Amino acid sequence: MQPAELTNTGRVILGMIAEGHRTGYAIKGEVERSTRFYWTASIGGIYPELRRLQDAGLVSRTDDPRGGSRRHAYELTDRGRAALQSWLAEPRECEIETRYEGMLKLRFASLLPQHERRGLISRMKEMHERRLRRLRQRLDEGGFDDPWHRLTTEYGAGWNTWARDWCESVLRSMQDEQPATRQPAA
Amino acid sequence: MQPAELTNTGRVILGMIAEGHRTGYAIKGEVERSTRFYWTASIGGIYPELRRLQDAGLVSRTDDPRGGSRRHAYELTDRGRAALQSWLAEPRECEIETRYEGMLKLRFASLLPQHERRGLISRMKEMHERRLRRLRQRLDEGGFDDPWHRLTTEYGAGWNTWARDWCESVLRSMQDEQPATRQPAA
DNA sequence: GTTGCCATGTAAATGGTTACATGATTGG
DNA sequence: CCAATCATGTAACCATTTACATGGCAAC
Repeated sequence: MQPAELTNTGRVILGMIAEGHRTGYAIKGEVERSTRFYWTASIGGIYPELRRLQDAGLVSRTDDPRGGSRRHAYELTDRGRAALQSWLAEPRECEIETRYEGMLKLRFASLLPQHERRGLISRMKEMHERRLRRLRQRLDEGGFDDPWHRLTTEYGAGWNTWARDWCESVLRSMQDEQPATRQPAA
Repeated sequence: MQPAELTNTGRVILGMIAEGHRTGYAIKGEVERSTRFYWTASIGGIYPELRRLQDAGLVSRTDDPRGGSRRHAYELTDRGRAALQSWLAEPRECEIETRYEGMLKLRFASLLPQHERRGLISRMKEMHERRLRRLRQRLDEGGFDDPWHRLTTEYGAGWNTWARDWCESVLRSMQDEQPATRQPAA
């Protein structure tokens, strides 16, 4: 039996189960709350994926009804734990995928009038600020079970701080060079 | 006729054509060389997408053979220019999607032994360094037709510098706490 | 004469997103 | 009693990725 290829969604799910999140709903919530800053993946497909993992023998499912409503609790099997571990320990070169639409627009920003350029960069700055607020809040609240979880949250806060400041400095330098004199087209 | 919905690939292609890249091959090369730091998308589907854009009347194609081999040169039509502009000017809230596998692994790093944790973070650091080298090289070479294109490259360099330093500081703090005494398993 | 680059394309697979659908429990 | 939250699932869509396939040209 080969080491069982995991999909990205599968990896996140295994990790979350290892961390103690036991239901599909709980995993989904935790992913949306906490990994979205370095790992964007809406796992709408969480339930089908849980079933696939079960079929592959990587997780086991127990019925755990809450009152009259069904609920399933998941646990890692030995194979699941092994698969998670071997993914984590893979010494493959690291990569990052980023889709930063604002930055892509900025690249083509010479097609925009100055004030719309400023608007674009302001919106980028605001996004970083929004994210920063949320991350700082999480860090202030504390309650991190795991120091590495906390560390990745700190990374998110640090990165968004840097990026917000970058946007700000770009805005400042634009102001210096071209005062926003709004003149009608010639 | 509605404003013609664009796919992500479509937007990048329109932008690249506006910048003066005229063949599918040239666009593909430029995307791979330069946008990958803030916009990861392998446009294997570039030729089908070019055809879709042509069918939608957003680009026009001219035969432009090189010797005996076919080649097509693309230009924006008025509608294409309008579609590009209206995308760029959209005042929608900005978002970022990131898939940073190393960071995801780091979150679950409590399942790893200390030396593998260090290996993971080192690989993350190396990746940022690799990217930084390439971006610095591009900046040194100069030859930026467009200041905004240059700016986004500077963003890439700045971000990777920050991230590399972050990895380094994490590595340092790990060394302090737990000296890497390599002892055989008990 | 063969390697590497320029250049264009097709086909299949698939992972992920979105929308839809259902229903119980809890608290105000 | 209504809204929010907990909870699970299906179906369709589609954009992107990967692999495959072809061929001219230039340089070494």
